[in-house]
Amino acid sequence: MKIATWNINGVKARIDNLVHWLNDSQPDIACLQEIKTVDEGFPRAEIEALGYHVETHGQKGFNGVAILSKLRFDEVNRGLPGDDEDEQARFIEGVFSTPHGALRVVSLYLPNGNPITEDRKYGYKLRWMDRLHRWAQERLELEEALILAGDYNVIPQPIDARRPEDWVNDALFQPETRGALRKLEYLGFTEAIRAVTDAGDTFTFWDYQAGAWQKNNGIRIDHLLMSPEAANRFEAASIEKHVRAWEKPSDHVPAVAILQ
DNA sequence: ATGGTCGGCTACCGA
Repeated sequence: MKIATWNINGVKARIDNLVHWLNDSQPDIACLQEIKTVDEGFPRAEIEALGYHVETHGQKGFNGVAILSKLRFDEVNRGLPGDDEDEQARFIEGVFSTPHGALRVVSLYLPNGNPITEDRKYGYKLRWMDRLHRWAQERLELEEALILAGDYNVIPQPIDARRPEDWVNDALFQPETRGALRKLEYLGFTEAIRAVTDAGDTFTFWDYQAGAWQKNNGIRIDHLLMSPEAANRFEAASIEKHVRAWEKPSDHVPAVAILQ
């Protein structure tokens, strides 16, 4: 069972890349972020033609998440609970039946949070992380295989940046931000990429600007958090870095976990 | 070196 997460930075601009990648990589479940379209604008037919079920939680112009799955959805939930005023489309959950039992998968797009001086940005990010913590605590009580996959907009440690000194004033690398991710993980999650290497140079994002890709000036901000029951089924993880070198790439690349 | 590049959408915002 191959589960991938990929911030595609606009599904309409990335449809050729997305189709190519699905054919090439053959994920069973793909979590997408920043689809940047309303649900009606998602190129559903092209994806369904490849044998995927499609569930989206879209928004006009920015944000928006989706789950593509070769397995039928038993259940779908849209939006992170905990704030009825929050209109931003950043969270979708799908539940699947597998030979090894239920599998619950979330595609999340955690707020960027910059600049850190603005409460509507950085405060929103920290409050969103607190809501995610509360939601995850509740879900873990089910004792199911659960994967929280997505663009967390969090650099967990200095080795997760080529140039950590560039990020000291950035919302992605604040002590409070990193502490909130650590607190979430300490509920009992195992991050798939970190589980296979702690050697660094496992970046998932390279900025379009200033030749970041050419200089390998990247960061690791796309993560797959596995519940104990999912971690028990964990076999392998990888980053599909070659996708960043394609024509008209997203600034993120897919990160993948293989479960039994 | 205080720049630079994208996507979505039409005057800028978000990243």
